[in-house]
This record gives sequence, structure tokens and C-alpha cells, in this order.
Amino acid sequence: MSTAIENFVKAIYKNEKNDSDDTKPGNIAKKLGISNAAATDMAKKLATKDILHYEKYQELKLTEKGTKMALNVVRKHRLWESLLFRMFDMSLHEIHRESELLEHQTSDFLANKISEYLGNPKFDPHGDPIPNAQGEITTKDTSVALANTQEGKTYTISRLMSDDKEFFDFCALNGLKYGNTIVVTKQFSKNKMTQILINNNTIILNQDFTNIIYVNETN
Amino acid sequence: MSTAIENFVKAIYKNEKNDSDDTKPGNIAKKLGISNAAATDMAKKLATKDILHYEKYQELKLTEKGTKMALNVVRKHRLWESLLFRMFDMSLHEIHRESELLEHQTSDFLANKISEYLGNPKFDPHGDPIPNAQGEITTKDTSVALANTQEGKTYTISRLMSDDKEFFDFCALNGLKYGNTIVVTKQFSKNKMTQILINNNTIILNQDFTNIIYVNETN
DNA sequence: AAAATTATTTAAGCTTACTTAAATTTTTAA
DNA sequence: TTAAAAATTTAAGTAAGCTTAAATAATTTT
Repeated sequence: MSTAIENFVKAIYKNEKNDSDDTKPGNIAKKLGISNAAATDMAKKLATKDILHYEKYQELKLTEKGTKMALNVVRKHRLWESLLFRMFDMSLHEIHRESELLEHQTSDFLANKISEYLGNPKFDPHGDPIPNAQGEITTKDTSVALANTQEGKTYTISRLMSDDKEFFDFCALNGLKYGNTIVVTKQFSKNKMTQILINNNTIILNQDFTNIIYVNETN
Repeated sequence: MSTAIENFVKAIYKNEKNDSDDTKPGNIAKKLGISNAAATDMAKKLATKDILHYEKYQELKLTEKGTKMALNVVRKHRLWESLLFRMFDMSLHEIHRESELLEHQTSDFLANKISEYLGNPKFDPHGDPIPNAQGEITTKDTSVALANTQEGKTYTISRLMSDDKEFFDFCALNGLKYGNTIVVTKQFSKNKMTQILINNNTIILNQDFTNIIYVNETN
């Protein structure tokens, strides 16, 4: 499968999984930086290959085959991120950028080698789950967005769901890192901000960030 | 630059460097598995980009710019081979196969990270020199093809110049490995075969192999 | 040195993955 | 509920990187 197709099914998969907007061609086009027309064309083509269901003006839905494809690409992406993060001194943004390219030129054979080398990890450095070789995600995700946490409780960071360099720079600067502990000291519901304590520093995050930082309550 | 262009300049570079046949479109086409017409088209296009010199019916010659491009791709290829060989249990053929894909999706940034991690190696697992970040090969190659060695002398293997699985399988089976020591016990000049002693085994190699196994005399 | 062979080039055409512009449908707002 | 806005689709066109077939030039053989 071509890089264009892999990116297309990946975008649908991620949109379905994480985003609130619908899975119509326009939204996928926006994420891929292509025209709506191109997205419609691609959708029609992939429908003939039984990769997704396409009906005029309706949302795009991956078939089982399409979902497998998407998960296979996601697996390679997250394995690369894990490997690059472990081996080299690279930021979350950098590992993402490189993995975005490498994922399409990685055989299943090599992906398995990487996975094995890393001890078949279940999560990447962003806290995102890594599908296994069969395209299954076996972990269950109990984490919640920081926006939905409760004042006074303690949490550990489980996912940093972003591709954005500025966000990751901010995270690195403030110790916001997969596995680290934070205390939610105040929720400003009206202003949609959250105050947290991390590494003895108090910082206030707005919703742009509290919606993409996921945490688990500590027991 | 596209994968097609990178492979094209790489093929010219390798042809000039290693092979005896001329660098006309037909030979490049053969190596890339494309038609002669496609090779001619590509050559004309690259000439307009100052990547190579093209004159009807003449050999293709890389410009300085084109040579730099080729060396940059070769560098990435050989760095990937070195990394995969060190980290995973993969054969010479397997690391080649995977590197052939990864090389085109590797930023200079990542290539430098890999090089640094490996201690800026000067040779890859085949014994081929790795160009530095400036596209220079700083080592000088004093090795000779096994076909041109002298009876009774002892050599160490310095390069296994092939992409072929069967050849590498043969090498692995017989201890023909970068750095290993062999004794040339007999040259059958008439029949173009060479008898060597390796790991206490005597084997006779024909010219297909003695032309691509390079060695250095031991002092 | 002419004929035969081989290689290169030109020409026309194909597929993939896009584009822009116009037409159509759906959704939103008045 | 109708008009306006927004999104989707269709249509036509482009560039890259190929193909095959035919024309042309170079090379080899006799």
C-alpha cells in the first residue's frame, strides 16, 4: 500500500478514535493537508478495495481490513518512536517527525524485530498504546483528560496526545512527562483552566492542553 | 528529492565506482528494473536540475551536486545497515533489504544521530566505507579482489560487495565475514577459481564470488 | 564497409495523487 | 421554511514516474 493510502486510513482511524469532528472527507482532507476533492477521490478508490465504506455525503467508516491496515501503520509509528526515544537524545516532537516518515517503509519483519528488542512494549513515549503484530490493542485505557480531573487528587501522566512541537517543548520545560506525578490543585471550571502542582511548581494550563494531557488517578 | 531520483543517482554512482559496464541509460535502467526509455527521460530531467551531465548517446556523469546527493543516500544506507546489524539479529541480506527502503526517509538529522550513536563508524558490516556528513569518504581502500590475490598469503576480509541473498547465505555458512582471516592456498588461474582456507575448512570459490570478496593482506 | 545487431531516443499513453473550478447537496441561520 | 453558508462531489487538468512501440543512432559482426 502506498504512503498516501496508509496516511489516509491512519487519519480516519485517529479521527474516529480521538477527535470529536465527524469522519467526512473534509475533515480528513484538513488533517492531511490535501483538498476535499482529493479526499473524496481517495475514499471512492479505497471503497472499491474494501478498505472503507463510502456513501455519498456520509461519514467514512473503515472496514475490518482498513482498520487492520491503520493499526499496522500506527504500530510501526509507535515502535519507531519508542526505539528512537530510547536510543537517541531526541524530543517527543522529533521522534514523531521521523517516525511519520519511517513508518511507511518498515516491513512487518523489521517492526517485529524492533518490538522484540524493546521487550514488546505496550506503550510508546507519549503513552499511546502500541498495537501488537495482530493489530490488536490489548491494554485498556482508564485514563481521563486533565480537564476532567478532580481538585485535590493526585494523578500520573499517561498520555500526551499531540504532534505539536510547541506543546512538547512546554512539556519538557515543565516536567510533563509520561509517568510523572501531578496534583490537581484547582479547577477553574468557568475559565476552563486547571491548576496543577508538578515538581514543586504550580502551573496553570488552559483547555488546549488539559484536553490532550491524559492521566490516571493514583491509588 | 524523490525516491526515484535518489535511486537513480545512487545507481550511477555505484556503477561508476564499482562496475565495469558503462554508465549509459541502459545499464542504469537494468539495475533499477525500469525501461531504457524511463532512464533516458530521468537523465534528461536531472540534467536540467544540474544533477548530472547528459548528452545524447553519451555516458551519464554526475555533477558535483549529483555526487553529493548520491553519497548522502549511500551514507544513510550504510548507517542503517550498521545500526540494524548491531542491534538486531539480522543477516547481511536482511539489513540491506530494509536499508534500501529506510534510506530515502531519513533526515540528515536522524542520520547524524545514528552515526553518533555508533561512534561515527567508517565502515558498514559489508566493509563498505560510510561517507561522513559532508559526503566525503576519508578512508583509503587498499583492498583487492580475492581473484587477484597470491597463493600462500594470508588476508583479512575487508568487503563483501553484493546485495544477493544466496551469496550472503553462503558467506554466513562458511565464516566469510568482514574482518575474518583467510589463507589463499591455491589460484586456479586457468579455471578462474580460488582455493582458500578459512576456519580450518578448504573451499574453492569461482570468479562470481572472488570478484566481489575484497581482502587486505595481513602483515 | 556494409549488414546485422544492439542501444538509445522519441512519441504516445497510463496510473497515482494531487489541483482548481463548478455543480450539487447538506447544514445552518434568519 | 426558506435563504445563505458550508461541505461534498464532479469534472477537467497537472506532474511524476513509469510503460510499450516505433524511429534513430551506435556498435558489432561478417
